[in-house]
Amino acid sequence: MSAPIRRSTKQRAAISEVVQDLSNFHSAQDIHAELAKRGSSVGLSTVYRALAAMATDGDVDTLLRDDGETLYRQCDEAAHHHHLVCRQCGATVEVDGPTVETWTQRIAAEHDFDDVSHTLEIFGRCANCRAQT
Amino acid sequence: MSAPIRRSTKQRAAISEVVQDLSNFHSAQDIHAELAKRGSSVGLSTVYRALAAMATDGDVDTLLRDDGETLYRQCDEAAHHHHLVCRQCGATVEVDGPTVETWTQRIAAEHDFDDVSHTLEIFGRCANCRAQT
DNA sequence: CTGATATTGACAATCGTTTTCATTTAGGAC
DNA sequence: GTCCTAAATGAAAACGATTGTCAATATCAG
Repeated sequence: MSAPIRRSTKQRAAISEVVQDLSNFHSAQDIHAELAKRGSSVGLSTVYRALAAMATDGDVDTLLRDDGETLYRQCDEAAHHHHLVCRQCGATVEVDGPTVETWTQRIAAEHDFDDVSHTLEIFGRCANCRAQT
Repeated sequence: MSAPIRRSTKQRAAISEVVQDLSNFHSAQDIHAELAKRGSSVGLSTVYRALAAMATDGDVDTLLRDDGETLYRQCDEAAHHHHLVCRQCGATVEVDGPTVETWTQRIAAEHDFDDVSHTLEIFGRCANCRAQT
């Protein structure tokens, strides 16, 4: 286990604040830019490190986009859940799927797989964006 | 629409062959290396281009790994399906999930989302790998 | 065969992310 | 407060996968 020691620094505080303010998913670079815009110039490496730490601590959600870029977002619920993301505006709805959880476990069990995890993201177009076409 | 014109070249043939021989998911670079090993030296760019083309034509499956690397695999069934992948050895089982399909559509409908797609991958450890611990 | 154009390949460029390493800083011990 | 040690920072370089460039080549229709 080895409890990871985390010191509280101005940079981490600033990053947390930005992540909380930006409601949807944003890339590390976005967050870095936003920090710069607000005056607090935090190193890009620091942003990456802080976000990675927050992700392992379960303080933020991560989402791997199709092109491989990682997006971060303030985590509303600690529990495992998935996302319904609008392709156009990025609006996100958190959904939890007991159905899916049990389904994946059943599939894994059927094929004698162990130590199972899964990733699931739903992409679509939200009502707003549809209206604007 | 505009039917994409595809010429058949030795390189594409060689790539197809390798993809068919390697049964599981492999990166473009793996495939490039395997080609080199077999004597046919195909340019790396060509491998990427060919795989991208095959993917859009639906001839291969793609899988985005956690670290952002894209893996390709010969597509067994044209239909939409998901994968159960062993973290250690890469063994893959194709699973289709009517449950999941309907679930995602219901979720999307509930939130008034349109034009829905989704990604779902299950990761675990297969019986073989578990035995070898 | 011949011409138009899709394709190739070597290499440079891009882009997100990670590492390096010297410097700074948090936070407990005193 | 002062010291100390390890964590944290930041600038720049390194990295790795992927994409672009562009001249040379190969495919296929006519």
